[in-house]
Amino acid sequence: MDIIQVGDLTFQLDYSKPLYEQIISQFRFDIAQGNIPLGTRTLSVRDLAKELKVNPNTVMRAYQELERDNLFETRRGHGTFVTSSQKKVDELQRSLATQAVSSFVTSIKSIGFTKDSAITLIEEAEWN
Amino acid sequence: MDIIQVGDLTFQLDYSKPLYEQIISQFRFDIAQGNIPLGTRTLSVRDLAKELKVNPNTVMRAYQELERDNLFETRRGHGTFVTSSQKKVDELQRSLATQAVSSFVTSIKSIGFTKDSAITLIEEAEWN
DNA sequence: ACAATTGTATTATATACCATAATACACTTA
DNA sequence: TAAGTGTATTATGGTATATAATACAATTGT
Repeated sequence: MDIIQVGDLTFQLDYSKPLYEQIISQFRFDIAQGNIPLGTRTLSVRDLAKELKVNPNTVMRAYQELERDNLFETRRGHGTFVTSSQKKVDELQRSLATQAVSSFVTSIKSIGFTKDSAITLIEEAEWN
Repeated sequence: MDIIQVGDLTFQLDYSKPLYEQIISQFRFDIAQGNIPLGTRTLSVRDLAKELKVNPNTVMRAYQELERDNLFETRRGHGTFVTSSQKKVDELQRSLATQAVSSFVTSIKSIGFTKDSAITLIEEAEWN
């Protein structure tokens, strides 16, 4: 479990999931939390790759998916920027939440739990 | 999306996840629901593979993981049986639920949601 | 105009996982 | 002994992930 400080951001990379997915998640989280001001320019593909000790292609893949999600805006020769639109951030947050909920519902149902018992489980869960 | 009836059980296989995982899930679900009486003998590795149009190795992998989970008991030359212990079924159900909850909590937190808002989302979710 | 810095694309290589296929072995029962 | 169990092994192929090296395209600053 590697922990890497990059400016204001903290990246935690391991091999439990693809690296590019972890990079995506951590940007999403930091944007959703306001840890990265909207409109900020990100590190370049090459620079972030260097910091994270990861291949530039891996960072590029993450940036491209974040752009497809409308969280990033990129311009050749110019750089990559976090969107300036709070609305897009909200939209993405909602859609990711919906997805998380629906995958939870699927899996908890698939082991034979009812809605009420599932809610109880969440209420009892630790939330640090 | 292939739907295959095998005796009392219905298998739905697709390519969204590994086949062996889907076989495992569906056995877990049917055992948890009581769709398979405890102590029942399952189809042999070869026979289930034939029914599902899947390689015997794939079924064997599923059976082996289910045995590690204490849901299946196998005896060479004899066959594979669903555990007779309701306690083991309950234990596994609890542990799978814990895992589902914790992975939901992780992902919903990672997009910046609080516990209360997460519970609201679950309450509003469809549960068919 | 030019150099430096951006994002982007391509090709090759290595590894891991998933699935199939064919075959053989080990054990139990009828 | 034959038939039906689970189990193990080896080979092959496809896909996803990650790295590496290289080149191209667009923008900016000097």
